[in-house]
Amino acid sequence: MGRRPCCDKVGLKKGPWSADEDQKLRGFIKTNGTKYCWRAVPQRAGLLRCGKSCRLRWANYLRPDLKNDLLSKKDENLVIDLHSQFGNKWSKIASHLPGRTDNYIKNYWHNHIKKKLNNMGIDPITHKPLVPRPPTHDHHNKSRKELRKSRELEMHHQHEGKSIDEAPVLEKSVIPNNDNLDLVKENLTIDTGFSVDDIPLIQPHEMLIPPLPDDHLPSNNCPPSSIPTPSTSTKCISSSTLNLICEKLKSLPYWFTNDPCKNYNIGNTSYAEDGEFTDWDWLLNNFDIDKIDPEIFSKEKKD
DNA sequence: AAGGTATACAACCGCAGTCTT
DNA sequence: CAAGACTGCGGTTGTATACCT
Repeated sequence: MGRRPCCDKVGLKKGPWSADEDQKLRGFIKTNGTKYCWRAVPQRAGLLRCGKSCRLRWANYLRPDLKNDLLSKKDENLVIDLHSQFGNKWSKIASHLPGRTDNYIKNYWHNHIKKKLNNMGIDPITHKPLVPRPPTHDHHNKSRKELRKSRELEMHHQHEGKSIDEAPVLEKSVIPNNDNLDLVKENLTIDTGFSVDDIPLIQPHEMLIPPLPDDHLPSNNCPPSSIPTPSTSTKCISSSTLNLICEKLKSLPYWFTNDPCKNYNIGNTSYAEDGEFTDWDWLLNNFDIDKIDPEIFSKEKKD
Protein backbone atom coordinates (compact mmCIF):
# COMPACT_ATOMS: atom_id res chain seq x y z
CA MET A 1 0.00 0.00 0.00
CA GLY A 2 1.50 3.32 -1.06
CA ARG A 3 1.53 6.50 0.91
CA ARG A 4 -1.24 8.98 0.58
CA PRO A 5 -0.18 12.34 -0.75
CA CYS A 6 0.20 14.97 1.95
CA CYS A 7 -2.85 16.76 0.60
CA ASP A 8 -5.20 16.54 -2.38
CA LYS A 9 -3.66 19.70 -3.84
CA VAL A 10 -7.05 20.73 -5.25
CA GLY A 11 -7.56 24.47 -5.02
CA LEU A 12 -4.16 25.01 -3.45
CA LYS A 13 -1.84 27.77 -4.53
CA LYS A 14 1.57 26.94 -5.93
CA GLY A 15 4.60 28.98 -6.88
CA PRO A 16 6.16 31.98 -5.21
CA TRP A 17 4.79 33.13 -1.88
CA SER A 18 3.28 36.59 -1.62
CA ALA A 19 4.17 38.99 1.17
CA ASP A 20 0.66 38.52 2.55
CA GLU A 21 1.10 34.75 2.74
CA ASP A 22 4.47 35.17 4.41
CA GLN A 23 2.89 37.51 6.95
CA LYS A 24 0.12 35.03 7.70
CA LEU A 25 2.51 32.15 8.17
CA ARG A 26 4.98 34.19 10.19
CA GLY A 27 2.18 35.47 12.40
CA PHE A 28 0.77 32.01 12.92
CA ILE A 29 4.11 30.50 13.92
CA LYS A 30 4.84 33.47 16.16
CA THR A 31 1.57 32.94 18.00
CA ASN A 32 1.44 29.18 18.04
CA GLY A 33 5.00 28.03 17.54
CA THR A 34 5.37 24.79 15.67
CA LYS A 35 3.17 22.77 18.02
CA TYR A 36 0.71 21.98 15.23
CA CYS A 37 1.65 19.42 12.64
CA TRP A 38 2.36 21.12 9.37
CA ARG A 39 -0.66 19.59 7.69
CA ALA A 40 -2.87 21.54 10.04
CA VAL A 41 -1.02 24.82 9.66
CA PRO A 42 -2.41 26.11 6.35
CA GLN A 43 -6.03 25.77 7.43
CA ARG A 44 -5.42 27.35 10.81
CA ALA A 45 -3.27 30.11 9.34
CA GLY A 46 -5.75 30.80 6.54
CA LEU A 47 -3.42 29.80 3.76
CA LEU A 48 -4.28 28.04 0.51
CA ARG A 49 -1.06 26.05 0.62
CA CYS A 50 -0.25 22.47 1.47
CA GLY A 51 1.44 21.81 4.80
CA LYS A 52 4.62 20.74 3.18
CA SER A 53 4.87 23.99 1.28
CA CYS A 54 4.39 25.90 4.54
CA ARG A 55 7.06 23.88 6.26
CA LEU A 56 9.54 24.53 3.47
CA ARG A 57 8.72 28.22 3.35
CA TRP A 58 9.27 28.53 7.07
CA ALA A 59 12.37 26.37 7.20
CA ASN A 60 14.12 27.88 4.21
CA TYR A 61 13.01 31.47 4.20
CA LEU A 62 10.97 32.79 7.11
CA ARG A 63 12.82 31.41 10.11
CA PRO A 64 14.16 34.41 12.04
CA ASP A 65 17.58 32.86 12.62
CA LEU A 66 18.40 32.59 8.93
CA LYS A 67 21.16 34.59 7.30
CA ASN A 68 20.63 35.69 3.72
CA ASP A 69 23.95 37.33 2.93
CA LEU A 70 26.64 35.65 0.82
CA LEU A 71 29.01 33.23 2.46
CA SER A 72 32.34 34.57 3.63
CA LYS A 73 35.51 33.21 2.07
CA LYS A 74 36.11 31.22 5.22
CA ASP A 75 32.63 29.69 5.14
CA GLU A 76 33.02 28.96 1.44
CA ASN A 77 36.21 27.03 2.13
CA LEU A 78 34.41 25.21 4.91
CA VAL A 79 31.64 24.20 2.54
CA ILE A 80 34.18 22.95 0.00
CA ASP A 81 35.98 20.99 2.66
CA LEU A 82 32.75 19.50 4.02
CA HIS A 83 31.56 18.67 0.53
CA SER A 84 34.78 16.80 -0.14
CA GLN A 85 34.05 14.75 2.98
CA PHE A 86 30.29 14.26 2.76
CA GLY A 87 29.42 14.76 -0.91
CA ASN A 88 25.94 16.14 -1.60
CA LYS A 89 24.81 15.73 2.01
CA TRP A 90 23.57 19.30 2.10
CA SER A 91 21.87 19.08 5.46
CA LYS A 92 25.02 17.69 7.01
CA ILE A 93 27.06 20.48 5.50
CA ALA A 94 24.48 23.09 6.53
CA SER A 95 24.58 21.84 10.11
CA HIS A 96 28.14 23.18 10.34
CA LEU A 97 27.03 26.66 9.25
CA PRO A 98 24.59 28.29 11.67
CA GLY A 99 21.85 30.27 9.99
CA ARG A 100 22.19 28.47 6.67
CA THR A 101 19.77 25.90 5.32
CA ASP A 102 20.52 22.84 3.27
CA ASN A 103 18.64 24.45 0.39
CA TYR A 104 20.76 27.59 0.67
CA ILE A 105 24.00 25.60 0.70
CA LYS A 106 22.82 23.49 -2.22
CA ASN A 107 21.94 26.54 -4.30
CA TYR A 108 25.12 28.32 -3.28
CA TRP A 109 27.13 25.31 -4.29
CA HIS A 110 25.55 25.09 -7.72
CA ASN A 111 25.64 28.81 -8.44
CA HIS A 112 28.89 30.00 -6.88
CA ILE A 113 31.29 27.38 -5.62
CA LYS A 114 30.98 24.89 -8.45
CA LYS A 115 31.87 27.55 -10.96
CA LYS A 116 34.84 28.69 -8.93
CA LEU A 117 36.19 25.17 -8.60
CA ASN A 118 35.74 24.58 -12.30
CA ASN A 119 37.68 27.74 -13.02
CA MET A 120 40.44 26.49 -10.74
CA GLY A 121 40.59 23.29 -12.74
CA ILE A 122 39.07 21.20 -9.96
CA ASP A 123 36.25 18.78 -10.47
CA PRO A 124 33.55 20.01 -8.07
CA ILE A 125 32.24 16.49 -7.62
CA THR A 126 35.40 14.50 -7.07
CA HIS A 127 37.51 17.43 -5.83
CA LYS A 128 40.26 16.20 -8.11
CA PRO A 129 41.81 17.98 -11.08
CA LEU A 130 39.66 18.16 -14.17
CA VAL A 131 40.74 16.02 -17.09
CA PRO A 132 40.50 17.71 -20.49
CA ARG A 133 38.30 15.97 -23.01
CA PRO A 134 39.02 15.49 -26.66
CA PRO A 135 36.61 17.72 -28.55
CA THR A 136 33.72 16.21 -30.43
CA HIS A 137 31.27 17.49 -33.01
CA ASP A 138 28.78 17.92 -30.19
CA HIS A 139 30.62 21.04 -29.16
CA HIS A 140 29.47 22.65 -32.36
CA ASN A 141 26.00 21.18 -32.55
CA LYS A 142 24.76 21.58 -28.97
CA SER A 143 23.88 24.65 -27.01
CA ARG A 144 26.05 25.64 -24.07
CA LYS A 145 23.23 24.75 -21.75
CA GLU A 146 22.95 21.24 -23.20
CA LEU A 147 26.69 20.78 -23.02
CA ARG A 148 26.70 21.82 -19.40
CA LYS A 149 23.94 19.39 -18.62
CA SER A 150 25.67 16.45 -20.28
CA ARG A 151 28.93 17.38 -18.58
CA GLU A 152 27.25 17.38 -15.19
CA LEU A 153 25.79 13.95 -15.90
CA GLU A 154 29.17 12.75 -16.98
CA MET A 155 30.87 13.98 -13.84
CA HIS A 156 28.15 12.39 -11.77
CA HIS A 157 28.86 9.03 -13.37
CA GLN A 158 32.56 9.40 -12.76
CA HIS A 159 31.82 10.17 -9.13
CA GLU A 160 29.62 7.10 -8.88
CA GLY A 161 32.53 5.02 -10.07
CA LYS A 162 30.83 3.92 -13.26
CA SER A 163 32.77 3.32 -16.41
CA ILE A 164 32.82 5.89 -19.16
CA ASP A 165 30.71 3.70 -21.40
CA GLU A 166 27.95 3.53 -18.81
CA ALA A 167 27.50 7.28 -18.85
CA PRO A 168 24.62 8.29 -21.11
CA VAL A 169 26.35 11.36 -22.40
CA LEU A 170 27.02 12.79 -25.78
CA GLU A 171 30.61 13.64 -25.16
CA LYS A 172 32.79 11.23 -23.29
CA SER A 173 35.69 12.28 -21.17
CA VAL A 174 38.64 10.00 -20.97
CA ILE A 175 40.19 9.17 -17.65
CA PRO A 176 43.80 8.10 -18.01
CA ASN A 177 44.45 4.62 -16.73
CA ASN A 178 46.70 1.71 -17.55
CA ASP A 179 44.45 0.51 -20.33
CA ASN A 180 43.77 3.68 -22.22
CA LEU A 181 46.85 5.73 -21.52
CA ASP A 182 48.05 5.68 -25.07
CA LEU A 183 44.61 6.41 -26.42
CA VAL A 184 44.21 9.39 -24.13
CA LYS A 185 47.59 10.70 -24.98
CA GLU A 186 46.95 10.30 -28.67
CA ASN A 187 43.73 12.25 -28.43
CA LEU A 188 45.32 15.02 -26.48
CA THR A 189 48.33 15.20 -28.74
CA ILE A 190 46.52 15.11 -32.03
CA ASP A 191 43.78 17.56 -31.24
CA THR A 192 44.18 20.11 -28.51
CA GLY A 193 41.24 22.28 -29.43
CA PHE A 194 39.00 22.69 -26.44
CA SER A 195 35.86 24.66 -26.12
CA VAL A 196 36.20 27.78 -24.03
CA ASP A 197 34.34 26.12 -21.20
CA ASP A 198 36.84 23.27 -21.11
CA ILE A 199 39.94 25.31 -20.45
CA PRO A 200 40.77 25.14 -16.77
CA LEU A 201 42.15 28.44 -15.57
CA ILE A 202 45.00 26.77 -13.80
CA GLN A 203 48.64 27.63 -13.99
CA PRO A 204 51.41 25.05 -14.25
CA HIS A 205 52.56 25.80 -10.73
CA GLU A 206 49.04 25.07 -9.45
CA MET A 207 48.96 21.51 -10.78
CA LEU A 208 48.07 18.78 -8.38
CA ILE A 209 50.54 15.99 -7.96
CA PRO A 210 49.15 12.69 -6.76
CA PRO A 211 50.57 11.11 -3.61
CA LEU A 212 53.70 9.06 -3.42
CA PRO A 213 53.44 5.53 -2.12
CA ASP A 214 53.81 5.66 1.65
CA ASP A 215 57.32 4.26 1.60
CA HIS A 216 58.44 7.15 -0.60
CA LEU A 217 57.05 9.88 1.58
CA PRO A 218 59.48 11.87 3.68
CA SER A 219 59.42 10.74 7.27
CA ASN A 220 59.27 13.08 10.23
CA ASN A 221 62.93 12.41 10.87
CA CYS A 222 64.03 13.77 7.54
CA PRO A 223 64.89 17.38 6.96
CA PRO A 224 62.29 19.17 4.83
CA SER A 225 64.56 19.36 1.82
CA SER A 226 65.41 15.69 1.65
CA ILE A 227 63.69 12.46 0.85
CA PRO A 228 64.53 8.93 1.92
CA THR A 229 65.96 6.75 -0.77
CA PRO A 230 65.86 2.97 -0.91
CA SER A 231 69.42 2.93 0.39
CA THR A 232 68.27 4.95 3.43
CA SER A 233 70.63 7.77 2.55
CA THR A 234 69.21 11.21 1.82
CA LYS A 235 69.70 13.39 -1.21
CA CYS A 236 69.43 17.10 -1.74
CA ILE A 237 68.33 18.29 -5.13
CA SER A 238 70.86 20.14 -7.24
CA SER A 239 70.01 23.01 -9.53
CA SER A 240 70.98 20.97 -12.56
CA THR A 241 68.69 18.15 -11.44
CA LEU A 242 65.95 20.66 -10.85
CA ASN A 243 66.35 22.01 -14.36
CA LEU A 244 66.25 18.49 -15.70
CA ILE A 245 63.11 17.76 -13.73
CA CYS A 246 61.45 20.89 -15.01
CA GLU A 247 62.36 20.13 -18.56
CA LYS A 248 61.13 16.56 -18.27
CA LEU A 249 57.89 17.59 -16.62
CA LYS A 250 57.27 20.34 -19.12
CA SER A 251 57.44 17.77 -21.87
CA LEU A 252 54.66 15.72 -20.28
CA PRO A 253 50.99 16.37 -20.84
CA TYR A 254 49.67 17.84 -17.64
CA TRP A 255 47.44 14.88 -16.93
CA PHE A 256 50.52 12.74 -16.66
CA THR A 257 51.32 14.33 -13.35
CA ASN A 258 47.72 13.80 -12.32
CA ASP A 259 47.56 10.20 -13.43
CA PRO A 260 45.35 8.23 -11.06
CA CYS A 261 47.56 5.21 -11.73
CA LYS A 262 50.11 4.75 -9.01
CA ASN A 263 52.87 4.08 -11.55
CA TYR A 264 53.66 7.73 -12.07
CA ASN A 265 53.18 9.15 -8.64
CA ILE A 266 55.88 11.65 -7.96
CA GLY A 267 54.58 13.95 -5.33
CA ASN A 268 52.19 14.51 -2.50
CA THR A 269 48.90 16.40 -2.60
CA SER A 270 47.30 18.71 -0.13
CA TYR A 271 45.08 21.75 -0.17
CA ALA A 272 46.14 24.66 1.96
CA GLU A 273 43.82 26.83 4.02
CA ASP A 274 44.24 29.77 1.71
CA GLY A 275 43.28 27.74 -1.32
CA GLU A 276 46.77 27.42 -2.76
CA PHE A 277 48.18 24.08 -3.74
CA THR A 278 51.45 23.59 -1.95
CA ASP A 279 52.83 20.44 -3.45
CA TRP A 280 54.61 21.95 -6.37
CA ASP A 281 56.90 23.51 -3.79
CA TRP A 282 57.24 20.18 -2.10
CA LEU A 283 58.01 18.50 -5.38
CA LEU A 284 60.70 20.98 -6.28
CA ASN A 285 62.23 20.72 -2.81
CA ASN A 286 62.15 16.98 -2.41
CA PHE A 287 62.00 15.49 -5.84
CA ASP A 288 64.26 12.53 -6.56
CA ILE A 289 64.45 11.91 -10.26
CA ASP A 290 65.66 8.36 -9.72
CA LYS A 291 62.23 7.53 -8.38
CA ILE A 292 60.42 8.29 -11.60
CA ASP A 293 59.51 5.25 -13.57
CA PRO A 294 61.84 5.44 -16.57
CA GLU A 295 58.98 4.15 -18.67
CA ILE A 296 57.39 7.58 -18.54
CA PHE A 297 60.19 9.00 -20.58
CA SER A 298 60.55 5.97 -22.82
CA LYS A 299 56.85 6.34 -23.62
CA GLU A 300 57.54 9.91 -24.61
CA LYS A 301 60.28 8.79 -26.93
CA LYS A 302 58.16 6.08 -28.47
CA ASP A 303 55.45 8.62 -29.27
C1' DA B 1 16.07 48.00 -28.57
C1' DA B 2 14.80 43.28 -28.72
C1' DG B 3 15.32 38.59 -28.36
C1' DG B 4 18.05 34.90 -26.60
C1' DT B 5 20.77 32.93 -22.97
C1' DA B 6 22.82 32.47 -18.40
C1' DT B 7 22.47 32.94 -13.57
C1' DA B 8 20.57 32.90 -8.98
C1' DC B 9 17.27 31.63 -6.08
C1' DA B 10 12.84 29.85 -4.49
C1' DA B 11 9.84 26.23 -4.57
C1' DC B 12 8.25 21.69 -5.79
C1' DC B 13 8.51 16.60 -6.11
C1' DG B 14 9.06 12.21 -4.50
C1' DC B 15 11.62 8.91 -1.82
C1' DA B 16 12.97 7.18 2.61
C1' DG B 17 13.36 7.09 7.54
C1' DT B 18 11.05 7.70 11.86
C1' DC B 19 7.17 8.19 14.70
C1' DT B 20 2.45 7.21 16.09
C1' DT B 21 -1.60 4.63 16.48
C1' DC C 1 3.70 -5.76 13.90
C1' DA C 2 1.60 -3.17 10.23
C1' DA C 3 -0.20 0.83 8.22
C1' DG C 4 -0.49 5.51 7.98
C1' DA C 5 1.32 10.17 9.14
C1' DC C 6 4.95 13.23 9.47
C1' DT C 7 9.39 15.02 8.51
C1' DG C 8 13.94 15.35 6.37
C1' DC C 9 16.46 15.25 2.45
C1' DG C 10 18.34 15.65 -2.22
C1' DG C 11 17.25 16.27 -6.99
C1' DT C 12 14.82 18.96 -10.17
C1' DT C 13 12.11 22.61 -12.06
C1' DG C 14 10.20 27.30 -12.48
C1' DT C 15 10.91 32.09 -12.69
C1' DA C 16 12.78 36.70 -12.27
C1' DT C 17 16.62 39.23 -13.44
C1' DA C 18 21.02 40.22 -15.57
C1' DC C 19 23.77 39.91 -19.34
C1' DC C 20 24.98 39.20 -24.12
C1' DT C 21 24.58 39.40 -29.14
